[in-house]
Amino acid sequence: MKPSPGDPAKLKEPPATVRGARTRATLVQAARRVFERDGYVNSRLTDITAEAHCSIGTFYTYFDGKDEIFTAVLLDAQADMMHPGGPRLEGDADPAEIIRASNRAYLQAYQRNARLMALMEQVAGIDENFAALRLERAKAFTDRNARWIEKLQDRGLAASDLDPHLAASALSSMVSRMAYNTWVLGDERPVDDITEIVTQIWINALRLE
Amino acid sequence: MKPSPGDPAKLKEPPATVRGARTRATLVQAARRVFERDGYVNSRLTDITAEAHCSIGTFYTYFDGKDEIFTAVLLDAQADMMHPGGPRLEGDADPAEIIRASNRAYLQAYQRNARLMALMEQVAGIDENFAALRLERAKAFTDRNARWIEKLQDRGLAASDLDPHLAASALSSMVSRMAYNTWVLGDERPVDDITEIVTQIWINALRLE
Amino acid sequence: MKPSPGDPAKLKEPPATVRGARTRATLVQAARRVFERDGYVNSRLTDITAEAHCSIGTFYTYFDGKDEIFTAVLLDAQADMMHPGGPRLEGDADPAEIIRASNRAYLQAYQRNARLMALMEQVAGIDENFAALRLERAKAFTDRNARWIEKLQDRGLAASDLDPHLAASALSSMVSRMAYNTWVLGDERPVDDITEIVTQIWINALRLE
Amino acid sequence: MKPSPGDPAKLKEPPATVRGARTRATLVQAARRVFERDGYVNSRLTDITAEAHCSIGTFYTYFDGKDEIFTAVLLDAQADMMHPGGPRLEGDADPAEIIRASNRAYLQAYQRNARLMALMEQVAGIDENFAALRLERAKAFTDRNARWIEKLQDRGLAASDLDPHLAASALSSMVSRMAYNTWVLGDERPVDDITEIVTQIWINALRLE
DNA sequence: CATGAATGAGCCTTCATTCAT
DNA sequence: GATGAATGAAGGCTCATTCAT
Repeated sequence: MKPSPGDPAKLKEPPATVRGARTRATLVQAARRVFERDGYVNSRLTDITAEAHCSIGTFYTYFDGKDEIFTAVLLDAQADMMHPGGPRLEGDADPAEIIRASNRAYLQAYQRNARLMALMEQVAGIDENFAALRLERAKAFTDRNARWIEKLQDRGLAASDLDPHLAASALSSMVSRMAYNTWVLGDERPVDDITEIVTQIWINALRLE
Repeated sequence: MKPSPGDPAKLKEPPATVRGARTRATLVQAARRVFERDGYVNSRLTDITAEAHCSIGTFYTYFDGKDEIFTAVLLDAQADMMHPGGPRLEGDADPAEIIRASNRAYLQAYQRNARLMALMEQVAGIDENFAALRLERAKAFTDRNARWIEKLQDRGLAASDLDPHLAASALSSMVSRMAYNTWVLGDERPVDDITEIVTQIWINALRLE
Repeated sequence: MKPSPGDPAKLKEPPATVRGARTRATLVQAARRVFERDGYVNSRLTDITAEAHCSIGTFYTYFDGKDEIFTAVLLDAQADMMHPGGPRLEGDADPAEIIRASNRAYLQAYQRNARLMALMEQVAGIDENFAALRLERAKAFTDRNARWIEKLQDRGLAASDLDPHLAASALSSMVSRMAYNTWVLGDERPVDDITEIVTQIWINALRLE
Repeated sequence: MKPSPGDPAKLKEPPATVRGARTRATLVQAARRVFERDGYVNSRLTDITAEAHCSIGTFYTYFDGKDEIFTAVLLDAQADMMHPGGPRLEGDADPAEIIRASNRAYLQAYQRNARLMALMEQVAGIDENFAALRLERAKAFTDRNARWIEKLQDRGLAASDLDPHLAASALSSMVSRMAYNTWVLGDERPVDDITEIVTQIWINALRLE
């Protein structure tokens, strides 16, 4: 059985030498550039090796194929993609402000990594293993938001008739889809406008004071 | 220059004979089945002709390639995909009920055509011409909703501090993305739950009443 | 699971047109020439298509790979390889003469098809499916000889203390191995000398008379 | 011109240090295991170095390629392969018993080294230099038997109408081919049965008293 | 109109071999 | 002596596209 992409366990063992590690890193960076430029489907291994100024043989020293290196790109990009992660209740900050701040942080991160996000969506649409990976990550993100909403409800600050999980899921979907429309599909709109409208809807939806 | 897919104008002229029309229709139906089954990227022309029980030569009598027939599939499917189109203000019906009804209609239509919708997303992620087409359609849909929101605001039934266009865009994004998560990515949830939460958020967001 | 070579059932369906059948036949003949010239291991598909004056694409129209066409070569060559099949008791012919005649027939057939026989041995040494095929055919041949020996024993014409099956197996092995040494490994010796010695040993071994 | 494999003269000069000799020996043993496990054709140099727990660079310190190390394996294995070498007339022992004993010794040795024998046959079928080597060794073996038969004929103990060389060749072929069928091709039969039948045929063929 | 054989560019993948460290 | 990263020629296979029948 083919191992599922996205699983770090299946990567080839890391290079033994410093030089090897450098070459591998060069390949991953080159692959990210190529994937972002040409898309996953339209890129060839030779494009990646040309970008990395190495031979195709070298590629196979470190990766077993295109999905292997794509997984590596994803892993490598994780720290970068790590946006604030949604509203966090810090001290007694105004919930509305928390929402605004985290939406802004998310949208800015999305904008910075727009090509990568487009890539993830594309691959999720093609390879079901990556689709599962994508869904799993979205869930983790939504869960955090759901727990935060629940706390607000407990403290009487948010409408209690909303299912926290469904609400978090719907509102998170809204934000990510707006980001996708704007920076992937190219429906150009100022980041501030997007931030304001989604924040407003979050606030209204939860009926914050 | 390669003609843009999705543009009906560039399709080959329609078959002159009845038999030709039938063969062409058979091909389009076969293509839809194959695309929905295997995805756009993973399907080959020979899969389509095999499904249509005709030769590859016949395919080229009617279409110039894979994106040509995909355009034809999309055109052919439009009537089918045509959901009610969002809230419509009919007479003096309760706005909340209109929202609920049109969300339900949309979600049910999405569920019925889930494989096709997945396909459209996939192709939009691969071919920028289809991405443009996809965006354009979403816009038409959003515009209708925006006008409807505007009318509610004019009549004092909805919060007036929301930009009707941005609000319509955000709320429509939310609904379509929830549908995508549920029936394409496989995050199984009852259609009624989805309908309720998105309806609730629409209502709250607009501060109906 | 990979289908076993030598199994006619797994071949691609025969070409629908006369032209196709001709091309396929050309390929099989070309493949036989190439295999006999370069051996199975050292021949490449492009050698075969060059010899057949067609493209590599055409090859894949009719065969799935090298072992596929090798199976076809074997099938095609069967009639040719079909030697008399060992001693046949016809009427009241002298058993010694029957042995001599069938050994001569076998050795001459081997000599004519020496390159093909070498090929079969080579492939049997590499691919265990072909090894099984080879063993099976040898068995069929040996079985016939065993039955014939048994009849001689029943009629009191051959030594009765020999196990007919083992004797047939050993004596057949001797003949085929001598042929192999002579025409495959190149231990040049006149066919008549080989015929005489193996016939003599058959006769002595069975203690005819 | 490529030097002929099998020729000990062309091997790289032996390692100068003790450590070098050990490394080389480890490689040869590893190569034998790998060749016997995967066959000559299907084994790669990296398999051998992995088995020997050394690097590919080290391999090239001692050998020039696959056939080089195969030659070394053969040389290394000679002592091991050395079976009694066929009938030997010792004192006034009963010739029939000598035949039986040496056939048994040969067959047992073959059984013990079956994988190696299979390997030799395989390589002889692929590389003509090894084919020549193989034939040469068989000849040396056959020659000994021929001389022994000649002595029996001189002493009036064996049929004098048989050409001793051809007879030795045919009978030796029979024994080795039976061994091949049994332990290489997998036509399972008890070693005792094989010993008995080939011995019986030797005896009958030579018309020993 | 329908057919399907023929094509070959293009891509993936393997692995023997070299060489700087 | 030992290492293993780097190389790229070589070969396998796919599939969109053409065209003679």
